[in-house]
Amino acid sequence: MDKLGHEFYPEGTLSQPLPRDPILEAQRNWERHGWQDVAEPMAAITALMRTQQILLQRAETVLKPFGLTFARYEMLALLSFARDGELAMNRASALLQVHATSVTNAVDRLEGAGLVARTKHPTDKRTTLIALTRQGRELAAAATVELNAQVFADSGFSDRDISTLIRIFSKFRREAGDFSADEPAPK
Amino acid sequence: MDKLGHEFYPEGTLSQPLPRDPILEAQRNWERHGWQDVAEPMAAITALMRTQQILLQRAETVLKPFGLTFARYEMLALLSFARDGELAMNRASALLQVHATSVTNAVDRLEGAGLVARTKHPTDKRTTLIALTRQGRELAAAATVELNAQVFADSGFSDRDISTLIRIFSKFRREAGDFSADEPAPK
DNA sequence: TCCAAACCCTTGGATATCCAAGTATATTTG
DNA sequence: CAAATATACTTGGATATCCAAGGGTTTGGA
Repeated sequence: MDKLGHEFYPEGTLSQPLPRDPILEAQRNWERHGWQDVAEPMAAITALMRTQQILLQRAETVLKPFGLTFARYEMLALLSFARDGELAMNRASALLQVHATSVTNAVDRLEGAGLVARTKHPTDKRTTLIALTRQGRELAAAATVELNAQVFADSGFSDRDISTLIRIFSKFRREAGDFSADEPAPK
Repeated sequence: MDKLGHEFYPEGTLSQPLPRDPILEAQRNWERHGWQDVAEPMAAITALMRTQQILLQRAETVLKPFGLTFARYEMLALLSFARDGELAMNRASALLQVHATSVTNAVDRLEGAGLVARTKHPTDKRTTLIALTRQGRELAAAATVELNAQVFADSGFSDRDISTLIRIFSKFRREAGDFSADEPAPK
């Protein structure tokens, strides 16, 4: 579609690079309109959202050949680390930080693909357990290898920036109520 | 719904804080499985995605009383800074970094709400211009006041961290091909 | 004990995003 | 100048997310 673009900028079907950073322009606009005090937070949050979009698209591109989306991959990865490869759906919802309906949706599709199986909880009839099938475990392992190699190994962030991001987001998420434990002091 | 939760952790219908950080646990799992070299990038990217989700939900909560979503708000804000309050749809697509179909979708709804109007481009018949209505301009201004006060003014990041995030994401996005200009050297 | 409240999962509805493909218009090229 | 290519927007299809509401199960207080 694009004359250039795909070879150089493989993130989606968007056009060539813009001559200016649109988020920096938005920041300047905020400052000009008298909102100096929030111009930088606005820019940081907007840039975060755009960065998330780019990274998500990279992951989806890698996972597509496996027939997986990032949401489904996250579910498989979570299960692959669970004791007995089994997890209650409400537990998955809490750990993945998504709505229960999103878990239902993902499990429906994964089950349809033969990658997970639903089981009844032995004592609590309300609860449904999810377990990886052998096929699901193998696919998760293969997909992880590719994600590691194609997305995480060359993330676009320096090692130093990665440590910084982990620190900043960890603090943010704790204050937002995601979790309550204290982090182990960095060595 | 939750016994506790909403007053203290207003981000969605998720349950109480977890005792442990699930992303840190994932990082430990990666390390245990021999992927030490990508465990930190994985954790940083996963945390970024979760942080984006939290911030997006905060923005949506603030915008809901205005009948706006974040995507529609971004379109209104962009138009409010455009020369003559008018912008070609393909330009909006480039500046907002979303697919043309997403712009069509947003403009359909904004037009239905009387907030923007489509106009024909004077010379290029392929192109459609979008313009704010008076109502749209007023709503954008009011929504911005609330977003500034309720999301950006107390973002959950320190001033220092905000500067750091802007720097890291700016570099990342430039290298990802979002834009090509050099940043003005920080004063 | 027993009934209201809480919890677990699912269904249905709304929105946003992307991709593929189609229509119309402009530009480029032979 | 005409044909091929590129661009602009829309439509249709797929997926993910959330919320609201409903049915079944468990828990806890009167």
